[in-house]
Amino acid sequence: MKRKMECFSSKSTEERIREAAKRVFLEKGFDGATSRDIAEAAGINIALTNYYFRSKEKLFINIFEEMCELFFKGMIDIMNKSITLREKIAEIIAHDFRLMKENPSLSLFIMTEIHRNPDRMVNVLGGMKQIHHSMFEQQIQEAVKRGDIRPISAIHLMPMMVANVQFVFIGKAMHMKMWHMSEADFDAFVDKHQELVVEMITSFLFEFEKA
Amino acid sequence: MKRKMECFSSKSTEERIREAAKRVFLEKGFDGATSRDIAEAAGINIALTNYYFRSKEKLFINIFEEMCELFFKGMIDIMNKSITLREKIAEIIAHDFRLMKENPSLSLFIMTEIHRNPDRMVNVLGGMKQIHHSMFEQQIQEAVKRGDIRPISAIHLMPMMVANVQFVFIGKAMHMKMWHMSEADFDAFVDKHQELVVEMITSFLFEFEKA
DNA sequence: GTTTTTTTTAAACAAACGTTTAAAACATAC
DNA sequence: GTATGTTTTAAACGTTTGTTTAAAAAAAAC
Repeated sequence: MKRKMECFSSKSTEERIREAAKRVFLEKGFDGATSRDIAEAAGINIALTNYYFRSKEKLFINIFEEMCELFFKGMIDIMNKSITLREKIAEIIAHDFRLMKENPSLSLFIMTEIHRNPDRMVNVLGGMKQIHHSMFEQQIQEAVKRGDIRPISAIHLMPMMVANVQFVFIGKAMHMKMWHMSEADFDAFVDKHQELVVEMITSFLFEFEKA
Repeated sequence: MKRKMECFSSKSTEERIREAAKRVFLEKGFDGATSRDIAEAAGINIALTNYYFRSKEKLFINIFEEMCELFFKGMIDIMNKSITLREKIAEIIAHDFRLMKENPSLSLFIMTEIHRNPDRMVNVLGGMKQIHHSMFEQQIQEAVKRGDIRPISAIHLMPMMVANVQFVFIGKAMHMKMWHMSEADFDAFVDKHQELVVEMITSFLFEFEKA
């Protein structure tokens, strides 16, 4: 008999490697992380990373795609909900802040790794059909036609929303150094900033001089 | 006689290494760039990088600090100008867009390297005194007191301005893949986006319901 | 309890890394 | 010219890299 059942230690070891790899890759990136870093973080022998995941590259892709799903999935789900545009925008911003608070280095990780190797994203893009985008776009254009919101397209609205959320975390290390913040200071700053961002985006969209 | 004059080939070689290192480091980051990458990009022998710059680390710091100056200097200069807040904000956004158009990977580079090693920024921070920030902050609070702008502090206004500019370039590779953009498409997108960002920030600041 | 399969280990592998060396090539001084 | 100092080179240095191996340990099957 070949494939045995997923017994305790096996399942646990593979997951321990994944969790360690997640931490190390998010912190140091693909180039900065070594197999030995990950093995040490997981508390296992170096050879086990390749025993379970063939290569550093394959282990990275495994983690990278999970991080892409974490990064995109929640937002896409909200975009596909049957709620008003106003609710949708509020939910998207709130969701992104929550996601970034829980995973402060996620955005910088995604941006860096896609920049270094854009083709890695192709597989991920296949999984999340862009049809969803055009449905969101359709809802926006209907609202524009009704005069509910300022004329704008999804391709501009989306980066506007996420930029104001994610940039704060992408530049977290810089901000903290510049303004001499502690972690607690930064958390308080983020909470206050969230209020301002929500106000800015919604007032920009919904309170405008109609032509 | 020890130190000779900065003759032709010497000056040119050192500068060729710097220019090559700039390109390679900006594209691949410190961890992803190798000494041989840089030597090849400069068209020189590997040993020359260490002959002129002692080590990869020292060469990187040399480039990193130049990039930090490019990143911060122009913005700080505008913040210290004796112009109205409205002019200042317009100039800051315009300057940042111009800077990013000319150096599309600058922001991601700065963010990544500060994240990986925040202490590298300490030397840079010394050079650009934070006193400037508090002068900008003072101008803002005076405008707030006069009721010219919405109540806000520099610590929130600054990331709001740069986030909407820089995030577009930080996520350039992602955006282009997501929306199937060519370089020309991206340039057109940026120009349109700039108009919207200026409108959003200024209307948020200057057109508000007074309490 | 013995055999067979799966998991883990220590040790080694070749390749790539940053760096150094020692000599060649070049330029300047005398 | 020769001598002296500077720049460039090819080759090698010792480490660290990702990966593999072969044997030990553990678990499962019989």
